[in-house]
Amino acid sequence: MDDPLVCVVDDDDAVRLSMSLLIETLGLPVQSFASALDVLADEEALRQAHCLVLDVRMPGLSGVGLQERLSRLGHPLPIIFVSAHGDVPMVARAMREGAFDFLQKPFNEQVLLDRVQEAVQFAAAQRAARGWLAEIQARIDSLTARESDVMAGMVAGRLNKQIAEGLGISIKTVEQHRARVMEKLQVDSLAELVRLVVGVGWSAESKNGQ
Amino acid sequence: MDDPLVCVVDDDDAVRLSMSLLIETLGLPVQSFASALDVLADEEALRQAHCLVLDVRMPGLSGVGLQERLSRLGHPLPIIFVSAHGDVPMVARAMREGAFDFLQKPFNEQVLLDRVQEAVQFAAAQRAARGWLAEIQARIDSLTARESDVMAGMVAGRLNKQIAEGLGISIKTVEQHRARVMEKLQVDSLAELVRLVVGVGWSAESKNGQ
DNA sequence: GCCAAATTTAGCGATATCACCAAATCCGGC
DNA sequence: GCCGGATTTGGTGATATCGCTAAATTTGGC
Repeated sequence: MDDPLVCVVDDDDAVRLSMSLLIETLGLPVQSFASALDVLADEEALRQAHCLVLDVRMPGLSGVGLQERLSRLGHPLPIIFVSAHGDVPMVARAMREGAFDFLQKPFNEQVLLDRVQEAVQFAAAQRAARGWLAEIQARIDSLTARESDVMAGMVAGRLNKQIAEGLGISIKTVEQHRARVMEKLQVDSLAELVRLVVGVGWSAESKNGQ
Repeated sequence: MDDPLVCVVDDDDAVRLSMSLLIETLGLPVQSFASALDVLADEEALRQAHCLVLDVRMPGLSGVGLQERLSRLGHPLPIIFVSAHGDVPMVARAMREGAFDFLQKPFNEQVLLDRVQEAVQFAAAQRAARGWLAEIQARIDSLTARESDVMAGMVAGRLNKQIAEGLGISIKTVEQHRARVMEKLQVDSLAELVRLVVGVGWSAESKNGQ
């Protein structure tokens, strides 16, 4: 369910086919699309996709348009643009927006293969990291409101006494919550907790204030 | 000593002058160079530089060549390329290597100004972050070998007893070092220490092993 | 209204940490 | 050989944390 998939998008049937065949020589599964909208419609493919090989100029939604849509969906996916009509501003814009590369047709086949391989590798690493963050985030989300409050105090380096004072509750209660936080986060030291929590980009803006 | 400086590099005197004058309308100090090598030779300018406006095609060292040199020197500096002869592979390469933008001549003056302003702002933020990291790193470097060992244990979440056991010393010694670590790092809680230390990308590869 | 979960508080004993103190030893440089 | 910093160990008392158990109260949903 997490196999790398390469999606090729080009409105030219011949080009699409030849690129697909070429990339398949890497041993990677390839799915091809005739338009950018077809890609957006295929959620399954988007989930599996580790790399997008995208023609810039296409009828309907352009390659750059698709890039923008995906970006807005918070769907970080390495995109390799391929174009015969690329001009400087277009390339610069695409790259600024995070494109993985921009190749000009006719391109060297080996270059495309190399870039695709790099992109897939990059995406795989990115997915692994994302999965780990999601796991941690899930643990944090499993905390109750009060437990979150206490965790904030712990990460801030406050003593139980100070946390209790800040929340207007007794030290014993804080101890109780503290123990449950450690349990739910599956850590057995404050240091581990802090590393976990700062690792997911936590700061103190979830839903607590004290 | 940390004033933003914009460096303009172009072998064409007229272009160099007009770009310099244009950028100066932003109220930023500008220094212009006729060749890439001149920039590399001016260490003072490189220190002050918050942004490089660089012609790609120049006799001697090219703009891309300069970018590569600076990159190898570990000198992260936002570079805005300006070129009349930009082709797709060149732009893609420059952007992949971290260029801030790539503008084609003749360019819209306002676009250049906007990008320069963004780049300077970016560089300023980057410098601030770098300065902070350097400050923390200096504190960590001021630790003695043994103190570093103990700090590693603290960040790893080990108890003083375990650290002592691992290092083959008494708990009392660990407590002593621990106190000095907190003092030197200027923190007053373990949580703060961990945040500081993981913030500088520390992991356990400095010079300790236990 | 009842049930389940969340929140709250408590006691107790074992451990750990903290903040002082003082001092012996070791090692490299002048 | 002497000096200073680094490393080491010890004492003592106050505080804090940990792990366990137990239970009262509140809250929200069926």
